[in-house]
Amino acid sequence: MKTKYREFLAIEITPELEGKKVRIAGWVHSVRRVGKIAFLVLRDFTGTIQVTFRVPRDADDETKAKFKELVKKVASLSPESVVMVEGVVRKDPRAPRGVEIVGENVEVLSEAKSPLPLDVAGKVDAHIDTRLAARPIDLRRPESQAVLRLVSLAAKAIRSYLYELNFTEVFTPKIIASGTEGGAQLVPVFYFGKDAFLAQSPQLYKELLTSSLEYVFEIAPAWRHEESDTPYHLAEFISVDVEMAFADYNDVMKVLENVIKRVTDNVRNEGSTWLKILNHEPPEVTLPIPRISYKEAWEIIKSEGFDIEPGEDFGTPELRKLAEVLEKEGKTSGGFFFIVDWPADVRPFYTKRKGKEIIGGRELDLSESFDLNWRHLEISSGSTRIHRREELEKEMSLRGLNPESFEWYLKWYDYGMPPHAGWGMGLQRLMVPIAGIPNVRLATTFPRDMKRLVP
RNA sequence: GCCGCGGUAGUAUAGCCAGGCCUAGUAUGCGGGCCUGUCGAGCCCGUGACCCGGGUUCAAAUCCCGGCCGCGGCGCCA
Repeated sequence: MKTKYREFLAIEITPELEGKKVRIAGWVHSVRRVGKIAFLVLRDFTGTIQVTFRVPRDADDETKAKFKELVKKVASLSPESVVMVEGVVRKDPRAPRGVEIVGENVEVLSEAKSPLPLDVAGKVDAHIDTRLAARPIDLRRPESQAVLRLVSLAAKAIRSYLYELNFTEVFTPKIIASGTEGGAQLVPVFYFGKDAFLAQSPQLYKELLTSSLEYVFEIAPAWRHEESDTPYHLAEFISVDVEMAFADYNDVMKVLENVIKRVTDNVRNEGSTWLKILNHEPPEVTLPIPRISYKEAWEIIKSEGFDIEPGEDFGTPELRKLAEVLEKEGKTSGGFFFIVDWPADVRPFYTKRKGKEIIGGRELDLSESFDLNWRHLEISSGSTRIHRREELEKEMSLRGLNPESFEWYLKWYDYGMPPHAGWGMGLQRLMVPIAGIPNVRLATTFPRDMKRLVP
């Protein structure tokens, strides 16, 4: 798109434009001066283009003097300054992309101070802490930008698939009166003099919406004030939530595995430029993604020598080992696998029960629930939900929650709530295998964690 | 919250265990110089740092104590 400041983007400068006078704008990626020539590499969000400034050999003295000044001016530009450049496109095999712009004029729109907080041109790697502290500038680095590009492509793939299935994208309130689930710590806010909280999940609202829009999804932030200081936790993360009327957990697992498939395929197709920069290939996902029951998983973990009680949730070392065993036996799809039928006790109150089973010599109440893991990392979890009020109240009481404080939610179960099921997925966690990043913060524009509130 | 490791120029690192040879090395950056095709340009000159406080010692970047900060692991969770 042509704007006041530029007629072309860096990537659009091609040999076919030979001889055309163009105006472009962007950042000073680098300047190299070789004798009387100055090479300016200009960068925008599409890439880089070299602009060459030189004194023409066969020109009059006045022109020569003008260009001599220009070369000097270009050579003195500080890296990351914002400039607008005018010049003529020239096909030249000596130029990095076989084409360059012979510069005729430079206007500095914004001068960058020196030194920079980190090396944008990327000769010296910075630590993640340095990068996040200087995130606006870190994101100018192609590697950093590539990750956010892939996040965007992933979100696009999720949306397009769910729209195809007739899901409605919804937006639920993010300021709420009470917690939806036990456990996770809520982030308090002041709300017109009342105590309120930031939503830790759209769970209850998306469930209520299945009684009208039926198939709904949301991609939005969620907040958890947990004491979780790891590469996989954020105080504010992007949650992909799906909820479906007249469906059970097997139905929504199918939706989920197709979402994963669509994301990996779409990222591979449309994101090759960014994957190449990151030197990464997303996992090859074939459907169906293998399912393993909690019982089977528990038995594998137990047989690997872990001291674990029947009905206990799995810890990270246990999940690492389980994933290792399953991968060795080819029982994952590109590292993805489902663990289904969890003990009801370790799942939230709205999870539908499934009957009893003997595990490790103990009789346990199971539930119609699942986790989707990529190796040891929990990417998503979901379940068939309870759609009867009495059962919900019972489950709340069992978990020490007071049904009265959920009356605003429960009362609508008296007026025709369909059977439904759904899941929630951490978008940044999904990006760990998709973009090959070691830390979910890198898939976040400006991450919020226990220690970071700015930038 | 617990455990482990760490904090040296703008960035990334060497030095620390075995205190003195550190006037703290290197890369990159930055300032200047040479060079009319660089493309991680090259060469020359210059520039800039031991997290904070206390202690041990003739002597501390180095050893000890406390604090602050960071990274990783665990727990908890998406």
